[in-house]
Amino acid sequence: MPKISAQQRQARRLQILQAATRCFARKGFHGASMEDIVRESRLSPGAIYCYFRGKRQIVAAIAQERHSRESALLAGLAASPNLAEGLDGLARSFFAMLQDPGEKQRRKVSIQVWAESLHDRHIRQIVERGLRQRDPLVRSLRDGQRAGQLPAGLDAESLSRVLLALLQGFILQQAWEPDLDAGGYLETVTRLLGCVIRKPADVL
Amino acid sequence: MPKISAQQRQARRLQILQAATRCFARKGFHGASMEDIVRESRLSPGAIYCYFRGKRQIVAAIAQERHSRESALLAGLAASPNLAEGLDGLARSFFAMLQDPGEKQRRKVSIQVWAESLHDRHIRQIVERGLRQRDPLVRSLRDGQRAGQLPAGLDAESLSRVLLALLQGFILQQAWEPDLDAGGYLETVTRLLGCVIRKPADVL
Amino acid sequence: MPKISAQQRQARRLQILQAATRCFARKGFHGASMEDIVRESRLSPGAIYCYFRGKRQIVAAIAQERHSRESALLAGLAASPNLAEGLDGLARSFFAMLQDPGEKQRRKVSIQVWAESLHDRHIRQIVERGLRQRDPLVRSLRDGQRAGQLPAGLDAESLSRVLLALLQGFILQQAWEPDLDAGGYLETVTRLLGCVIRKPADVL
Amino acid sequence: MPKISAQQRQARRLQILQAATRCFARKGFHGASMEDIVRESRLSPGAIYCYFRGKRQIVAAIAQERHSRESALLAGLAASPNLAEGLDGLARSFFAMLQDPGEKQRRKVSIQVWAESLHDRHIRQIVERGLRQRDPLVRSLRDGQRAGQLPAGLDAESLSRVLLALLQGFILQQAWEPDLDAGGYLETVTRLLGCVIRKPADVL
DNA sequence: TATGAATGAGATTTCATTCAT
DNA sequence: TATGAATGAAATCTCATTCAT
Repeated sequence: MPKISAQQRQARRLQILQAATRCFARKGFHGASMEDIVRESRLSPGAIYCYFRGKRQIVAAIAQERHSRESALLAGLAASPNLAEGLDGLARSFFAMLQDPGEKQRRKVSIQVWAESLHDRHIRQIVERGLRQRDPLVRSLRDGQRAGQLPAGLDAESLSRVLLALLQGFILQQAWEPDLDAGGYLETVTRLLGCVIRKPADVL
Repeated sequence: MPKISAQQRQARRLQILQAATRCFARKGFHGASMEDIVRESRLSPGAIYCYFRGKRQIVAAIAQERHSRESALLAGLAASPNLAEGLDGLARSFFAMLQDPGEKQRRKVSIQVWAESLHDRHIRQIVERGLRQRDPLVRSLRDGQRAGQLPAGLDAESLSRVLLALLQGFILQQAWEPDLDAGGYLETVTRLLGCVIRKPADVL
Repeated sequence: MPKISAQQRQARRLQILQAATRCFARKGFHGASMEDIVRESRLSPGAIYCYFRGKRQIVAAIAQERHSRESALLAGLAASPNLAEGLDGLARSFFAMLQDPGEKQRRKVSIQVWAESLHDRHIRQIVERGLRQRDPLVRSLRDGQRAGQLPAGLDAESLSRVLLALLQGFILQQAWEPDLDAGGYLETVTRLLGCVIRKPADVL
Repeated sequence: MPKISAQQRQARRLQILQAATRCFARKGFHGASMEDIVRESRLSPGAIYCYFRGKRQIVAAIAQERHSRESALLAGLAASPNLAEGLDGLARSFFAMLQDPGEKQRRKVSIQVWAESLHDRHIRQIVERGLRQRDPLVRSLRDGQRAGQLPAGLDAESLSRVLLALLQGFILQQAWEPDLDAGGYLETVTRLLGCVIRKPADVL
């Protein structure tokens, strides 16, 4: 018989995660102290420890949330019936992401998750789970090859890595230069990929 | 009047930076303590402070060295007389990098530099200086367009970002999966770019 | 106007004290947290504060209960019409104590009360009240001397301390070694005291 | 090549342990904070952690030192050629202990070690090592029995416990009442034991 | 220059207690 | 009375840095 509802509890959790995200974006995982998060969340130290075992758990929760979101982008590409449409979908997701006001901060946090994953086991596992989203993408590309939408000579594995790199590189560059020309980037990517991807219509 | 020669001094500096790189690769900038670096370098705390103002300066020196190296890759591409050859040069540099035994650690450090640059002014400046290496690349691409090696419709700015992203994404993925198929990646990238880049011979 | 009967209130108090005793025996006064006691008592923090001002009051209440029990042992010795019988009574009380299933835990708590009394005023007062039970014992011993049951040369004050020490030392040793030979200990004590205590019959 | 000699290091260690002993005697293991010890030792927090891993290690070191001292008392009794002389030796050690100005505090600490040993594994081991000093005492008593200095009917094991209890009880009572009549206590104990112990001369 | 013991600000976390419900 | 989420003071410990030698 909890005093607060599961919904309220979830809201508090979110409140903490959002405050932490702001702090981490501003100062980094290590530069931001628990006290910073306490201040930013307008809670007390104790309250935060009611929701998270410690700072690492907060970082992990944020890493989780980050990679869920990014996996979703790739998953969308993989789930699409044909590659050309999938890329369009990716484009749309991209722009949706750009319009989200909090996304700027979250991108910074993503990059820190990458760095942290290199020496923190727990974070590493979370990131690896995200990376496994590349598998369905590879399968999807192979399907595309069989359907003649993609040249048979291309290595699907490597192509999936290229696509992922294009996403990762963009996240990185936009963190440094928030005003970069996202539309141009996307168009260029589309054009490059257009050389190798044939629309279903073209195949017929 | 230095008690030791400039050469000796330089050697000590390098000894510290190499020890620090190993520590940072293993535990991250924040996870590695000065004590770790002291132990790894087989020096004393005081000695290290004779060569660096503090931990941040060590991080900065390493960031500097990192970005010098990465800029060199891009610079090579930019400096090349024609794009196709430049890409080949990039490929060769890539493999040279892979063969360097210490590079595995350094790649991890690079990613941490990216993360650190998001909230550390000093590191940020170093990274930005590195990013400016994209400018000659853009000019080089525009030259290529004028020479007809590249379709006029392509946005050189965006293409340069794509090339950079392909480099960054590769560094990241290789940090997570050291045994990924670098050759396949490079081939796929070459093939994609081959669609838009015409060799000088073809132009004639 | 209490909402629950005095009887119910007393029962709740006991429930808390018993839970606290278990916790304290297991982890010590300081190692056991209020949360431990809350869990063990199956109540809520708030509920406990309805019955006790705070943790210190719980400790004090337990100390009180402890010293009441131990004083009773000495008091029994003092109250006895002659020393020999009194010692027999003490023996019986000893064994009664040993059979009590919860006593093992309580002995541990007693020792912690001793430690706590050394720097906590409140606990100290409780312990001192218990120590005053030695006074009637001294009087009883002096009566025994006058009655010829005890050599006149013995210092009653010191003998009372010896008797108390034998009790305290036993509690301590049994806390460390629960299976020590209590019967043997008692017999040896009796034999030693037998040298100086004459039974009334012998006096006549 | 340490900057300070082993002797200086030992001195610092002692400085910390003495400061800690004063704090612990005053406020108890848990009531005394590291800050208290820092202040009392006139060192810095960091300096203390150069010598001890943490507070528990300080407590353990003090427990060790305590039990070494107490074991020595028993060991002296055991090592003595005959029991009567051994008891005299114990008496002398007792008084030596009483004259030591710092001993008052240390006795308080001993009692806290007893309490702590009931739930701290490490401290428990230290105390148990101390308790094993009873073994040589038992052997010594059995030797005494064979030599006719002690009645054969007495249980040496139990008698050793009685002797230990007399020591423990005295420590406890003197912690509460520093001015108790130690001489009287000792005389009474000697008299009681005199009933069962025959001097070698008497045996002849 | 080099040493390494020492510094002390500051970080994370705990937990006795409170109070709105 | 009872609940339990929340409080916040305080505790332990770390670690970048300093400075007497």
